Amino acid sequence: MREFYPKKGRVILHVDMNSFYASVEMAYDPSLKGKPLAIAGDAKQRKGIVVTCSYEARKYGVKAPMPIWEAKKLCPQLIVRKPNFDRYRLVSKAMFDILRTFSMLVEPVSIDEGYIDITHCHELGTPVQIAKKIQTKITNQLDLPCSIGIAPNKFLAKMASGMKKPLGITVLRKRDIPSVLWPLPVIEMHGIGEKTAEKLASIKVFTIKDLAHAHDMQLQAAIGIRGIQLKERANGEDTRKVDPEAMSLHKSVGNSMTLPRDISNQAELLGVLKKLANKVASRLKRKSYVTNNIAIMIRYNNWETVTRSCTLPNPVSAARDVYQAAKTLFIKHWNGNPVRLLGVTGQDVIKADQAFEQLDLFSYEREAKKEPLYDVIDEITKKYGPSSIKMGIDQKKEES
DNA sequence: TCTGGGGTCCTAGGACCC
DNA sequence: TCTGGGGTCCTAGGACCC
Repeated sequence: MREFYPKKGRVILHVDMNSFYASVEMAYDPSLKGKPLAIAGDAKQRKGIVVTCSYEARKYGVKAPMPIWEAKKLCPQLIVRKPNFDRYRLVSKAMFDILRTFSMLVEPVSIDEGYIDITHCHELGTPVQIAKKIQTKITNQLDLPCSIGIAPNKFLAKMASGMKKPLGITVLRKRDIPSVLWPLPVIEMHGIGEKTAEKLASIKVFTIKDLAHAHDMQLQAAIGIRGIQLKERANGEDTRKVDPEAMSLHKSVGNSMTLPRDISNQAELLGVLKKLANKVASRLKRKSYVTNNIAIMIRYNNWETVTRSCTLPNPVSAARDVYQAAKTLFIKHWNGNPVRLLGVTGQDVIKADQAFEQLDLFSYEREAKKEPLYDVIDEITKKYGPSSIKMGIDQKKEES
């Protein structure tokens, strides 16, 4: 086989950890290796959903997200372990550190997958050699399997990494598209789910080839403007860059919880809301974010789900302020029916220092006090009332 | 003893302004 | 004498992904 080594154009890898949570548990407890294993929450707390499962379990048809009882029906000898998210975060960090020993152009996409741009890594070998080195290093150091896709862009690399699992390395060149990509049903495409596939079927688009050749007008009528972009992807075109910063800047920070049982008591629900608000606030502060908008989510016991949000007069990160907004929304919009799930999210979050660049009239106080920015916001709000900062902006506008 | 929890992006409609 | 249209902000919901 000829090595894939273009003189021009990019070389992007997509690294995808195989059944990540289950594999981490197997690395920690080798007696689990080779057995059907599912990672799932506590069924008594109504969190009994398979989050990930080993390939041995998948042979029986077990997959995420499936209730444990259903998984056990398919595979009676299934071993079920609770998730250790802190452990997964640590291992994930170690995995990305390994990737960064090859190239600093690493973009994490989620806890268990990411892209690396190795266009300029000639000295490390050919792309396939580099992929093998990465796979070996991750296996040796972390005892974890991964699959790697090699392609000229992100979309093709992502599609390629999914083609051989576990422990595969797949090259997907532009010229391979008609034979490898196009025969696949359209739902196999990253970005196309059940609903979109149904809509595409209504205009006789069933395979990725159909999509690649579809008429723009028809496509747009069926699934909107996104259709044009998906068609480009189906033709192997994707100019998105590998951006190491992409994941570090959040747009929202939220926590939600399915309650152990349905609750109709307002005081009890507000207690849960407060805990969620505290979690959101502490995560915001840990990452030096402030939020301009608070949203709540209420899922009733009949599965009806509503979200309600409000934009705040000034950015906040204090638990008190997050809770106050969430509580107001909840009392206004809860219809009194039994609740299954509650959620609180800070939407439109920005870095605290950016919030202050926007409010630079307070920069002197900030300098003088040497305090974390969000504390200064809290304090000003406390002292002068919730709309003081907003008023500050408006005055500033009038002056200029 | 059905149906988790963390996100992102897109759309559509209404309010409001000019 | 009665009504256009663009732009922005905000909210709610849906689709999708891991």
